[in-house]
Amino acid sequence: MTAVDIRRIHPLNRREEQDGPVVYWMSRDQRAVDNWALLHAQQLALERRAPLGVLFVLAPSFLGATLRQYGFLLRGLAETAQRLAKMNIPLFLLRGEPAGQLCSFVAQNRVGTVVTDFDPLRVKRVWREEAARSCGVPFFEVDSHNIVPCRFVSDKPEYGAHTLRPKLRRLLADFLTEFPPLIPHPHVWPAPFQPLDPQGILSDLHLDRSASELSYPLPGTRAAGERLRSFIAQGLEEYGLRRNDPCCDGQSGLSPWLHFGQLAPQRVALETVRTLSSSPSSEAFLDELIVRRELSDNFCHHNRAYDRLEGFPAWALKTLGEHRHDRREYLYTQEQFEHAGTHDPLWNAAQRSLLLDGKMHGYLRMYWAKKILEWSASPEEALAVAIRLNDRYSLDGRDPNGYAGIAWSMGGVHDRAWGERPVFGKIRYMNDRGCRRKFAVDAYIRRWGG
DNA sequence: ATCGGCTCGCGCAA
DNA sequence: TGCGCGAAGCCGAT
Repeated sequence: MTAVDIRRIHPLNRREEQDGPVVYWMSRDQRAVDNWALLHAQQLALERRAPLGVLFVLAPSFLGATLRQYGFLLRGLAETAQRLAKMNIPLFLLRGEPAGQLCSFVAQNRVGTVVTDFDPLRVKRVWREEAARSCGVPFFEVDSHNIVPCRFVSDKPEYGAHTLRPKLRRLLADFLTEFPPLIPHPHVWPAPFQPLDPQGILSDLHLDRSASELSYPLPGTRAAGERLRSFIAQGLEEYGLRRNDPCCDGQSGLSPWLHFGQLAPQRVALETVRTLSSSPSSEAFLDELIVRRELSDNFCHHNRAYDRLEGFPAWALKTLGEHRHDRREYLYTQEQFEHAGTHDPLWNAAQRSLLLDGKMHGYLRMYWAKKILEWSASPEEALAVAIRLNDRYSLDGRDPNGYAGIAWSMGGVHDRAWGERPVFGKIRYMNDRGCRRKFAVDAYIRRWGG
């Protein structure tokens, strides 16, 4: 019997089965619990009576990640290593070019099989394909991030949430199941290994230190679980009412842990359904958690240009092109945006929340991105600025959610055309009057020191 | 306060 | 081929 649904598993090569330890190359899903890729690796190791190890390769630079994000990653990973050690599973942390490091590790330790997790970002795809080609052992990818596996739910770029939603719904009963436990691994890894020292690694890395570490949220699976419990106990019932008000803490706040895979989306969904199975609030939350998040993976997986203008739909490219030379009422450089130096106190407040808190409220993210489009010299420049700022300061930067959200705001991705106006063309417009109708804009500005 | 128009294209019914 | 409708809206008329 295999613990993991076969539809979650994607072979990345066709190598023959071999003896030797099984390695889980951990990348996106940095947790010891509720992790289908790790569970599948353990299953293979048990069948072969082989040791099981986890490998994490820290790339020297990753899409402009800063100390803020490396700190969250490494401190969370140290907790994951402790949890794994209790199960007789070592976690090895290597540094360097990931595919090369993995292949050396496989050769040195006579590894027989590699399992890895799923990530639709281009750089991860390149690493995975390179490793699967050159390591000389069977190589499996297990989608441990999506509740319904991304490759299985749809084989094309979905037009919008409304086309993906019914496909997810049909399959949810199959996939939204309880996780089996990881068990203490009976076959001990032959060589000694060292505990992970996040502070030492952080001091040693050549990092962009301009975005500092934050005192909150705390990294790691334990802190994620505490936030999940408090959100379900205190925030879920009111979620439908409060989620679009940036002045109150109405969103779940789970995205940093979800992004680093320290918390499984499937765990969040299971606990939500268990607590509040059908209400407008839980429906709205599950739609955000499942449909929109998995739509972002679908977008990045099927659209190689997810972070470039060419990734926008044809009607959006056409209309943005027609308004390329429209006069901009305000025009800012990346530095002005970065330092929250625009004329608009609401925009500046949103940017300051990103700088100081490492996050921005979901509703304001749309306004923030659309104004960057409105006040930049070109759509290309606007897209690059928004992605850079999000990737650099947000704890959930470099996530498919971020790329899809910005492409929605600036490029009509998963959206429709609306009334034509300067600069935007037919891209949906937003202004601060709309915000004022919805929440206490001035209170929000005061809170962020406007 | 509420309503319709703006505008594109998918997916389904016919 | 026609029709309903969509990830968060805006605007002007009533």
